[in-house]
Amino acid sequence: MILEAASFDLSSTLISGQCFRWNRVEAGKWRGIVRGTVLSAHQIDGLLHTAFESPGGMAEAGSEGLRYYFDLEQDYESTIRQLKGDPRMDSLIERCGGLHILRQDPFEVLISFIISAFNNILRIKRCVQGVARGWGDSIGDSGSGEFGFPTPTALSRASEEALRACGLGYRARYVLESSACVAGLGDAFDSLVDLPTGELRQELLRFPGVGPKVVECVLLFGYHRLEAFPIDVWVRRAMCELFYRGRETSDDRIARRAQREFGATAGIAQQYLFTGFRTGRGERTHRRPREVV
DNA sequence: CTCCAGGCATGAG
DNA sequence: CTCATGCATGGA
Repeated sequence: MILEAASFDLSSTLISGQCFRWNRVEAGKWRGIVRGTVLSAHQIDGLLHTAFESPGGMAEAGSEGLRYYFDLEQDYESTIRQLKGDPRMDSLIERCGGLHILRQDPFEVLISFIISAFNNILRIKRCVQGVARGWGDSIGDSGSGEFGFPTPTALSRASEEALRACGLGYRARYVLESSACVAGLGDAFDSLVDLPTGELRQELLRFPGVGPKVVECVLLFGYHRLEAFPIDVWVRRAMCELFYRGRETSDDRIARRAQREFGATAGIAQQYLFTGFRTGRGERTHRRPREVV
């Protein structure tokens, strides 16, 4: 299936640390697990080429489902126009301009970002894959070797020991308890999408392992609340360098500054900051982590 | 060896 | 309320 996606950039989207189940198979070609199916994708100029390697789930949503998942309908251009007034953002826009915020499953995002705490992206991906392999449904007939992300109920039946064996460490307990909470909520969990962002944030903060940083990630990547602004070490560095002359600044101030500078789509700007500094300018102080598998 | 990673929960003051 | 500390794991 071929989609028009002129101002979209597949690779910068998939390496931007918002999803953990996509891997590069060769230059510019990607393979990911999305909503219980295997999806391969590559981009040639403005055309996004996709193919489902398994039936069911997302494959039946057709091109509309894909346009939704890759968020091709959102008007990123207007956000970029707004940011371009600020010379500090120009080089970032040039590098990350086609980066979109994917429409991912809220429960998968919740668990993935609980795992992300005090962790690095390479290990997060391994952990999430282990969780899928252990408690998710096998995709396809038998031997595809790929697994969808588990349901809340399935994951809540894991043992803490088995989760630790996936490399989760002390986060195993949080994953287990949060899964049980979601499973216990049942349909009420699905109804959370109807809440305004402030109330949704309060609800999500009740889950074990979810604090001020993780909750913003879940809002942004799981519920597509584009005003959410996760502040991690990279975004903190970026904001301090660009807006505070390199001086250390509290997350509280940074958050308010971000809302003032970037407004209702601060989360998009945040991804530019994160990706730009993590995969480029951070090399001054850190070697760039080798991209996975 | 040390330092770091998309932080959080907990306890002390 | 704010602040300090422990926490599992593996790559660089």
